Order: sequence, then C-alpha cells, then structure tokens
Amino acid sequence: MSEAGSGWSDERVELLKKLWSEGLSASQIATAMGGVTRNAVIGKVHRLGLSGRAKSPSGGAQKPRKSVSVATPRGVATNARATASIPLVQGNTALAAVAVAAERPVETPAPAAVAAVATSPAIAAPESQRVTIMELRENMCRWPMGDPTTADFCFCGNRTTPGIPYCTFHSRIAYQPPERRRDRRSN
DNA sequence: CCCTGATTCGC
DNA sequence: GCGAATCAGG
Repeated sequence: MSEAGSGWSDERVELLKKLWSEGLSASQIATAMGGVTRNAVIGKVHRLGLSGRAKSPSGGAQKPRKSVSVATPRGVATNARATASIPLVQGNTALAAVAVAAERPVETPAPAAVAAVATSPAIAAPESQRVTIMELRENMCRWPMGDPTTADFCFCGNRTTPGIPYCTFHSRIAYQPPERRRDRRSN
C-alpha cells in the first residue's frame, strides 16, 4: 500500500509541516507531494494551526472579508516561531526532489519514444527552462530532466495548457498512441 | 495573466 | 476533518 492520493497520513503531515516551515508555498508543496491541491495544503496547514511562519514572499496578508459576522475568535496566529534563518531555495531543491522521488516515483517515459522524437529532424525541441521543483508551477511542463537521484534533476518548465502536465512538445512524447508509428502520411 | 495565502462552508 | 470555492491582494 502506498496509496498516496488523498488522506493525510502522519508521514504526509510531517512532510507538509517540513516543507511549509521551510518556506515553500502551498502550491509548491501541493505539486511536490502530489494528489493534493494547494487549497488542500492551505486548509490542512491552517487546521494544524500552522500558518504565519515567516513573511510571505508574495501574496501579502488578507483581510477577513468585509462584514464578517465573526463569531470565531481565531487568535491562533502569532506563532512564536522566530523568523530564524530561512534557508535559501537552492538548498532545498535537493530535499524536495528527494521527497518527491520518495513519495511519487517519477514516471519515466518510454526511452524508445524519447529517442524516436529526439532523432526526428522534423521535430525541434524547444528550449527548456530547466526549472527545479521549486520553480515549477502548475502550468509548467513537468518533463523530468536529468537524474532524479542527483542534484542536476530538474524539469522542462515550458508553458503548458491547463490540464496537461507537459508542454506541447513533450506531450507528443508522453501521449504517443500505441498505434501511430507509420502510415502517417496524412500529416 | 500569473501568482500568493485566508476564509468560509458544504460534504 | 477535508478541500473546493471564494475572496483579497501582489
């Protein structure tokens, strides 16, 4: 059973706490852990009593809506968590990558398919952004590059269409129909 | 447009 | 308890 998908197991909560305390954004954590959305992460974070941590790099504080019939004295915040020294993003990349690899083995596309496209003179590979898991956004191509077990592991990072985890180029490689090698003269 | 977190509320 | 929807801001 490694059904990872939903449900906050102890390990998952620990990972969440760790990544959150290290300064990763909710969406980054969500994509890193997989199976959950940033909303889920945020919801869990707040439920755990976290939040606040340090200053958000972006997305400043919000107001509790307009006329909130506040009946809930949510005085949680103000966690005595000193700002301390937040490690730079570069230092965490390896950790996050490992975490991802541990939780969700990267789906390695068929090497044959890769080679086929790579050697196709008609298809030109776009310049990949080569982003790390930290810089990966929801709409960035998650095509793995490099070895997941080493620090040079990163992703394509090109723009994707909503709902598709890859850019147009890598989508062709990833979603190659089983029956579509030859007889493609109607192109 | 992209992103961020916060909060509410139905399940 | 969970997370989508919504909100509010950068």
